[in-house]
Amino acid sequence: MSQKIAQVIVDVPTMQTDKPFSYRIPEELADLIQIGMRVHVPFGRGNRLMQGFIVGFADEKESGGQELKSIAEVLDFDPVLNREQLTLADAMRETVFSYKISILKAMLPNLLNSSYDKILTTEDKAIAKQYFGAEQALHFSSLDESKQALMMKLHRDGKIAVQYVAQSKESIKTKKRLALADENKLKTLAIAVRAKKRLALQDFLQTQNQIGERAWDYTDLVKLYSRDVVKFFVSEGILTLSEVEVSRAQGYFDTIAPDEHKVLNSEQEAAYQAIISSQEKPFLLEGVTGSGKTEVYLQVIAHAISQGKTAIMLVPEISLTPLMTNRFIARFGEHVAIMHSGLSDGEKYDEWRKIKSGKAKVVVGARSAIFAPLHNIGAIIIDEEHETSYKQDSNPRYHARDVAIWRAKFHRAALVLGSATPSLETRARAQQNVYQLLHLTQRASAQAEIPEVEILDMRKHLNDKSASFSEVLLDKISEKIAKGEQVVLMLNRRGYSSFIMCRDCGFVPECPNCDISLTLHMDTKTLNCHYCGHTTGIPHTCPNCQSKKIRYYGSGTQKVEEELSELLPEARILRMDVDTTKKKGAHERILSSFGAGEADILLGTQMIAKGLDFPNVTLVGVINADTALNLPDFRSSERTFQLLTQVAGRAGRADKKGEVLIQTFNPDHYAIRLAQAHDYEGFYQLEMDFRRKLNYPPYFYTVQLVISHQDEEEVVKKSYEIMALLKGNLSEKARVLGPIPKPIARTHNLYHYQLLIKYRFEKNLEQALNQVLDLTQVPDNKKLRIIIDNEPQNFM
DNA sequence: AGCACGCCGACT
DNA sequence: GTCGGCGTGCTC
Repeated sequence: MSQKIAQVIVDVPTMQTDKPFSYRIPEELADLIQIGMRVHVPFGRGNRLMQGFIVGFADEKESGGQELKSIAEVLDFDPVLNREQLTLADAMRETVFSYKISILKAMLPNLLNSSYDKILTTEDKAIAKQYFGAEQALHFSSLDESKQALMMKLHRDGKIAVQYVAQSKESIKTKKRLALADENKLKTLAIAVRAKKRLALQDFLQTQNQIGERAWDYTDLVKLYSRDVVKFFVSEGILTLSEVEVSRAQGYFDTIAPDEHKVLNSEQEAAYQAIISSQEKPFLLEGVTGSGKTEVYLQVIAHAISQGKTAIMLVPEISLTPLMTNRFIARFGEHVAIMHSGLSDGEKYDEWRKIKSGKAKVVVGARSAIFAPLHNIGAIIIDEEHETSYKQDSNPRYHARDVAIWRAKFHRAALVLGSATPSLETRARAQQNVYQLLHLTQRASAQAEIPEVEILDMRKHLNDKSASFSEVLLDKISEKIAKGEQVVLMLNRRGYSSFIMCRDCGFVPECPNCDISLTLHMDTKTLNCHYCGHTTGIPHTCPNCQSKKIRYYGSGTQKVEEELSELLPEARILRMDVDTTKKKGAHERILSSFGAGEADILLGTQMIAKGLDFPNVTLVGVINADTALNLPDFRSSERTFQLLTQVAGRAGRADKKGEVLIQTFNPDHYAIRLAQAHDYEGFYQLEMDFRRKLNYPPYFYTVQLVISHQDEEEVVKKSYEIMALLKGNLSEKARVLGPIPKPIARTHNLYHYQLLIKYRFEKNLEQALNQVLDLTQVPDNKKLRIIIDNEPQNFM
């Protein structure tokens, strides 16, 4: 009789291990084990325990071969991955050049991924005394590096035994509860008059029981009456103690008032009707800021729920503010689960469990929420569809939009891509009728006018006093503040940050590991590398010429804030950027403080462009519109247009008319001109022209390869080899560009070169790229690192 | 990833 | 001679 064996994907992300391994299922686990469960299995020569996923079962092969190892432990009572997710992972494997295990792990909350450690024990009394102290065993991970090396040595000498452990990090949070078990005994129990506390508790329990309360928190009662008194009631059998699992994110629904459907205007209604009546193809909902896209989303989701279905709502991480999530909670109450990066691992796990158990019907979250284990999905919505944050920029490099398309098809759900400035790819697909285009052209609130946008040519308005602010902008700011109105200033920090330079010799400190100048951080008084994290102090004298004339340059938000407070000493300034919003809740605190009028100026990066709506803001200034224009990326115009259009939409939402002032050195650039005119269609046409002429997306598909090695000559040589390999495998029509050094040619002590493949139809592409991956397996190329990025969004 | 095997140089 | 350095290959 042949016994079933389990196919396991193990947690070793390499090419050679990227396939299922077969394991014997111990008899006692045979009934428990299911596809999609996590297991611990012995792996490799040392039989160290690894986490793996059961992806299938097979009959034992007769081939004999070597003895199979057995599964050591099953980690779940129920599968953590369902069939849909496993099928999805298979599909993703073909377009996302990443290992299966990485894809599977991306679908789960981090808490469900095991951590690995070694436990050290010894028989040697002397060693025990010297290193172990009172401990029976040591955790390898808790030792410092030198101790770890020493222990390895002792292990080799046979003085120390090593045991491998893999541990599921999942720690279920529990709470002790006391329940009333014997009502009669509570009444009849005689307690000595001297035992005041016991009497008090008896009295408390009786009155509580009368109002229908039969269970209490253990800690609460202990706090009120002491542990001994509580224990007495337990030992008498009046109360029973138990542990219940609790969800960490409790009670955040209570404070939000429920909200009703709003009446849709005719355009919104038409869009809504179209979306709920057909699931044939995805929808592109194109609507200017303030046109009420969100209300359409809410009603589409409500419709799905009324059909007994569920929904996913994706928003960019940056706009996942309480303001936004509260709208969903107000509408759908406790049926909402929220997934964002601000949650701790434990909280993310709680939300995940809430979804998995079916308690949550609407999932609102950033990119990874697209993997939410919902059943019977009726609607998937991606807001701000053009945002690049939907593409993950580390492995697995998936695009949430692609996953959404797959899942929508699987569930026959409606898919809505919404944006005021759709990505060219999406807009072009709508043109081709692959997506159905729905337009919202009216601003939902009647009195809101589209703001006047003024472009200021910085070449003509150079200000001696300040590099960042023209006199025109400063005057406008002062004028608004004098009237008691508020100002939002945006600094386009992309590709732009502060640095220091020697005035005498022009020396700029660079990172020793990366070809990039170090960024100045005034709060910590250090120079940091944004790539590898290298940190040094700020030199007082130039390391090159010993001059003392070290100057600070650039316009980081900190720098601009300082400059601004010198120029306008009376203005109260709030700064909002990555540094000031790192802490949990800081984002909201800054916004609510600004909303309450505690500051005159809100100065920030891109993040202020998203979804803030303050009636008293009458001026929005863009300090440097064009820093992103000069980046070596074919999407730089598109990004600039999108950003400016978005910021321009921030002013004039309320009754006071808003003004927008854009400072730029490229006043005639079409991206800036057309953003000024709020002309998306014009921009789309013009940009499509460029893309067609230069064979860029959406006319061509792209794949980027990044080849890295410590030795520059080696990278160049290998890059040419890879280019030749690709050219040999692809058709004449495909173009392979490069190799060229990456814009930042060296980071982490590695040189990076890139190749870009542009193609339309290449049936051999996947196979050719897999060949490239196989190259890294050749011994000669062990130190070569190759990243394959399908449809890259970033070229930095 | 991490461990064993195996092939070389510097030492008791 | 052998201890230990790292390059190479394999993991059900």
